[in-house]
Amino acid sequence: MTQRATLNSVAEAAAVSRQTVSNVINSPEVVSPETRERVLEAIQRLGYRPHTAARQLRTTRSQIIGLRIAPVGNGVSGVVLDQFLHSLTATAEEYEHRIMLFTATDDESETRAYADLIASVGVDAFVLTHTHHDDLRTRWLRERELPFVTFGRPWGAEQEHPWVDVDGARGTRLATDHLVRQGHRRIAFVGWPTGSETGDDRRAGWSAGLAEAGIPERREAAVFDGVEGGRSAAARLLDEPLAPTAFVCASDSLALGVVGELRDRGLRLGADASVIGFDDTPTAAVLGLSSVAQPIAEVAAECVRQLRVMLRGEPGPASALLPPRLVLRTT
Amino acid sequence: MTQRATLNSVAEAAAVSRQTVSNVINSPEVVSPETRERVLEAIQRLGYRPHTAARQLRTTRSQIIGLRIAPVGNGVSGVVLDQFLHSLTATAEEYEHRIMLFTATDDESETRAYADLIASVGVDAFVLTHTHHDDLRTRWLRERELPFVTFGRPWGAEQEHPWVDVDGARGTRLATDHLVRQGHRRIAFVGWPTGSETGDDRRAGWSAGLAEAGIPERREAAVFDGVEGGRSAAARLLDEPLAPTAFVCASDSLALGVVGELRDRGLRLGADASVIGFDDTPTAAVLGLSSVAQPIAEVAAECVRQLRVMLRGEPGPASALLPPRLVLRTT
DNA sequence: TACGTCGATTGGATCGATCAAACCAGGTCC
DNA sequence: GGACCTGGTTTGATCGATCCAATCGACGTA
Repeated sequence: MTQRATLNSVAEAAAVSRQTVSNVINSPEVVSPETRERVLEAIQRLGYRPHTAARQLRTTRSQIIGLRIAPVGNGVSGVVLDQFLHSLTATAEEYEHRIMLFTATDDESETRAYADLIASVGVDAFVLTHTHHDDLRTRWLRERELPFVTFGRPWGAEQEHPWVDVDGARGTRLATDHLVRQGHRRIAFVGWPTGSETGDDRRAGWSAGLAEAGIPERREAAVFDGVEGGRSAAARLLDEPLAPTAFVCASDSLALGVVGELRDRGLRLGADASVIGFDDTPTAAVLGLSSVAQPIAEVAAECVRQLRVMLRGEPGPASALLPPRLVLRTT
Repeated sequence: MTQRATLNSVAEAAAVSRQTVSNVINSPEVVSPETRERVLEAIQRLGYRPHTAARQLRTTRSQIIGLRIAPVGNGVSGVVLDQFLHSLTATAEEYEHRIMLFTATDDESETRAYADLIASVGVDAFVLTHTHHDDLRTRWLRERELPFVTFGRPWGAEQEHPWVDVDGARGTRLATDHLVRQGHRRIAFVGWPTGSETGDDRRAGWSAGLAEAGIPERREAAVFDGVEGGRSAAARLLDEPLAPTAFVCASDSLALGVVGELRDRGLRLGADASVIGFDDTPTAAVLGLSSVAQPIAEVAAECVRQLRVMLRGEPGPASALLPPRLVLRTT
């Protein structure tokens, strides 16, 4: 460990030029098998690892992917992003890419952070989360033709760019279908006020499920995310004549509120009423709540795949809408 | 944006040599005020940002801090690390440092990752979490005299190194004292089996609190972490004669289990029994559970401070044991 | 006048890699 | 025999910064 192994020291050890060593690493096919073998042996023996900073200086490629880490929201669904972070790091590592974190307070400061990271660190690409209507960030990145993927669809539709997302409607549809199969007919939806793209999407799946089952009624409540919201929504719905027997919720937080209200009224989960949440958070898991799980590892893998396609300079890769799955816990 | 601004282009624009520009950035005091002003203006105008890879190549300093991102555990306390991650990134940014993530499956693979990151990326320092008895990683890093801090004390005590931690005993002590002031006398502790350093520490605070209050009995249960564990622990304790009226728990998961069991027995939280968890997770927040909160932002800031001291080459900085605070929710 | 000092600035070498072009057998083709 | 490939390898220049030694002009001093 006395001295770092460099291309030169390896070259000397293998009695070839540094360029040949470089070739062994970057385009092995141009090197004759015998020398290649000898060089590889030297690399092994000296424990040589290419120095990314030096490489970057010449190639202008850092192999670094930037990701903004969002402040931990008050909800319990923050874990989803945490899982995403882990999966993304793991997948990126398989391809010798690294994840670098940064913070930002809003869209505009985030674009400033992009500029900074590109100029100073030379970040190759970005992964964005929390896409929303009229997203400043995607516009900014597109204008500069910088590679990026979003975890979340380009909701405005005026923007075209590679993305990966989970089919929320399909998730609530799965939940609704399951409840229908269990014999439920009065299935309510507890969601957010219209206007939130993700929320509207999730509502659509429930609505379509009921339509398919030939159920005309639409019992629903729109509240802000949180346990209290879920609780009051449930209270309102349960007070109506012919109260619902099942609840499909747009989030685990809402579902927790519903469960709380049910419990307070002496209704047993599973026996008297069913509740299905969204995101399959650890909280849902520990409380035995059924929930729709997003395939986070697959989302991360797909993000990395798309970035790699773009970094190779190939045309815009196909975006992906992945199916969630239903995790059943209470019977 | 046609061409990247470099030291040379700035130098040309300001009609000085590149070294002078470099001096303006790195040791402004050696440059005369007039030229400094002129150079700063040129930097501003061209939007120059030093290229870290080039700098690193010469200085062998990358300004990058490595952090292993742990797979999301099954518990709800994973968020604590998530918060830590955010705070760490934010604090590091203030000092022009960056956080780079990596994964590892165990101590040994983590040390391999260190070696890799140092050789290829040239990471300056590491932040470790989840320290434990006989920690391979800290030994490995110390042997090579690499800068690092741990979030967590060096439990074995055979190891000496900079660390930051939260005083768990003080946290449970706060909780216990609060319950005593509320008039409780039968205060149980729900924790983990002995042998877990963190767990033993948290138990100690509770025990000391009771001693101070002159309460001899030690009602307690040791179970594995999780809601089920908390529930069964509560059941056992409540079945004994003279059941406890309050519970201090080693984690929010355990506390949630206790709350569940209380509810099942028709006992009202606050009125009939009090429960205090640990970690102040969002789950605790949404369910209205009191909990001991770790000062995560301060921990992160202290980690960065210590690393900076070490990177300046100064002798080992003083480690810090930070006090948690009690977050009261149910009355 | 010559010389040493000192603050401010400059020029060349260097970090470790890749790029681009040159080089060098040995063989093919007319 | 000379021109032309071709696969394998080497050499010199370069990316953008910092290190280090040298230079320069102004000034005080013998």
